[in-house]
Amino acid sequence: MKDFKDIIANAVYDEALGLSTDEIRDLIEIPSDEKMGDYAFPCFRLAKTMRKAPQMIAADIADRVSGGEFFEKVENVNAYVNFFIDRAYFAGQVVEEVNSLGDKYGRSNVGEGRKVIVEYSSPNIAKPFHIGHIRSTVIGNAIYKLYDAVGFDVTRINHLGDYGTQFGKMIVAYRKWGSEEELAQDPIKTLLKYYTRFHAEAKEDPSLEDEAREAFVKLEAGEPEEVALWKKFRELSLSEFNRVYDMLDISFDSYAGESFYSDKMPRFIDELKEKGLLIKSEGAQIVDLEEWGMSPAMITKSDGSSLYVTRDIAAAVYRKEHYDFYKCIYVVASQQNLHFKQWKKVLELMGYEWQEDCIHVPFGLVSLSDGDDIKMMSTREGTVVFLEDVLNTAVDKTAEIMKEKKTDGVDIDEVSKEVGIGAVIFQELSNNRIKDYVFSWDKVLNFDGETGPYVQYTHARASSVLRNATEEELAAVRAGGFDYSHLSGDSAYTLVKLLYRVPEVVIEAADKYEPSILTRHLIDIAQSFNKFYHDEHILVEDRDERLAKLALVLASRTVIANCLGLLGIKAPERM
RNA sequence: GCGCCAGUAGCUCAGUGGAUAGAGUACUUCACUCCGAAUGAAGGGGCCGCGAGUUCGAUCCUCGCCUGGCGCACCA
Repeated sequence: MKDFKDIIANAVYDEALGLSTDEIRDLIEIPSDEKMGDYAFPCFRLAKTMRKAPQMIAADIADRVSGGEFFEKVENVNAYVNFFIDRAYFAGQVVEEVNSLGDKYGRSNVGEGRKVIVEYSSPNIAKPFHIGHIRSTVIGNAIYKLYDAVGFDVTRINHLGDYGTQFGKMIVAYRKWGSEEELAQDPIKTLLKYYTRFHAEAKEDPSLEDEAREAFVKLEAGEPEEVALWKKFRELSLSEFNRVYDMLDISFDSYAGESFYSDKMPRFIDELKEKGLLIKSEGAQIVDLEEWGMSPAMITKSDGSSLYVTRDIAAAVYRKEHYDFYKCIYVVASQQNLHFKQWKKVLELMGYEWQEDCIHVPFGLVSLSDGDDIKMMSTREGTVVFLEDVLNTAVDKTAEIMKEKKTDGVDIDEVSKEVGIGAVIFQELSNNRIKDYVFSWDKVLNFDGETGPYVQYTHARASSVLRNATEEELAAVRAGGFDYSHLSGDSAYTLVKLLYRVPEVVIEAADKYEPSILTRHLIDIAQSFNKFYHDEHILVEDRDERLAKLALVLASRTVIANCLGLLGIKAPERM
């Protein structure tokens, strides 16, 4: 398909302007108002070098390029040259491209098969999978799909939080108050109960904390009793997590979590010593980062056991050696910004230049509203909303709505899952990931307006229109070659332009690690489709017009399904 | 105290160094004999946190301040 910015840049180019075609291309904008054309070239920058009023430069350019074969009109307004592309030609190009590529439309190969790792979800074993975990899980999954779509070879890692002092606590708590039967019944909630009780009692009796640290030291030393308990907790938790991952249709290539690196750390502690980076301080070993305005990175505790940064260093080097990644993306909450800064600095000091390819992709906090108060969810205090409950409630609500709508011939069980869970995922991906938000049942269960169900509804509606076409017509639609001037009405044309931009939007979303860019574009497409649907009758008598319009409907449905897929959301044909 | 992030319509949020700052929601109306009303259309609603600076031009960049969130040594 033709790149219209290139066409315009080539047309505008003139030696006297003193700009290369690439520089011109970068200046080209899409006007805020469609009445001002499809593309615009602002001439403010040229005023200085050409010593001429920008309005006059724009007028000259407009005179020179008007009449080009791809333009309906080239117009000068103030300091802008506005380009109106030949609508029928443009629509034909776009619609036929989408319909011939099908589910490949939107994909590209800017990645050229290079290796990328995405680390996401990474819940803590033996703790509940709550609504706060959805962000890393869903954003990470979308980033994986985006990178895959633009041609990278992506490995998904669930860096399980399956190690650390918390397991010392859990072991101590289980020994004191635990029961096998209770644990088997509802593992996570039971473990949470023990964990919460541990913290309550530790407030009264601080010696429990020492006991927990001791238990972790034993675990790290490989004491069979501690290891056996830890393994039990890990297995029980994983099978629970997998239930949620199944609901979300998310999977991983590796579950190598923190424990995986437990025997890989001594090497780096030695290396830090050799490089003279390690300092003893109050019994612990640290890397001093004061010079860079950061608190020290703690490598070992005074009891000799390891810490977060230590394990992350081991993990990073292991991954570099094992996968030789081009980029390693960490989808982890913004609360850990400092940790990642410290960790990258330590890697840099160790001489690992590839630390620049390790990218922390942070996201904002989810908190809970407690009357007038807003507070963080706390596993310790037991104030959490379980993700599984949220998903199930969304599915139930969807099923209720579907029953009201009397949708006959639709598998409510199946589709309510696709729509309810899709709604939760969509909402998670619709705002900039850095924004904090307060969890609200009203919001997560609202299906009107800019929501997942709205986009899915649009997809179902387009599917429904296509069901009204005959097999023969659909074959003709796929073959193309109509008079696309039937698609030059304002609402059809707006839709065409949005479909055209999808591949570059996918690249931008991947480039910025920001799925919401695609989500927003998808909302625009859905709105635009619905407007087109209302403005124009599709199944008209005239065969050529009918087929041209069906071709646009098919292209729209394809694009919506592709984009939903990239976000990890299903696209049901009926709902 | 120091560091990082955020501040745009009543609420939830998009947005770009450039043309008249946009959606959704809420509220008031209108449109199903018609391809799916989980839809579309109309209306009002804005010192783009405050103050300086850079620029032909700043909601956007720089600095200062205010407000809120998060983080800052033996948790992860």
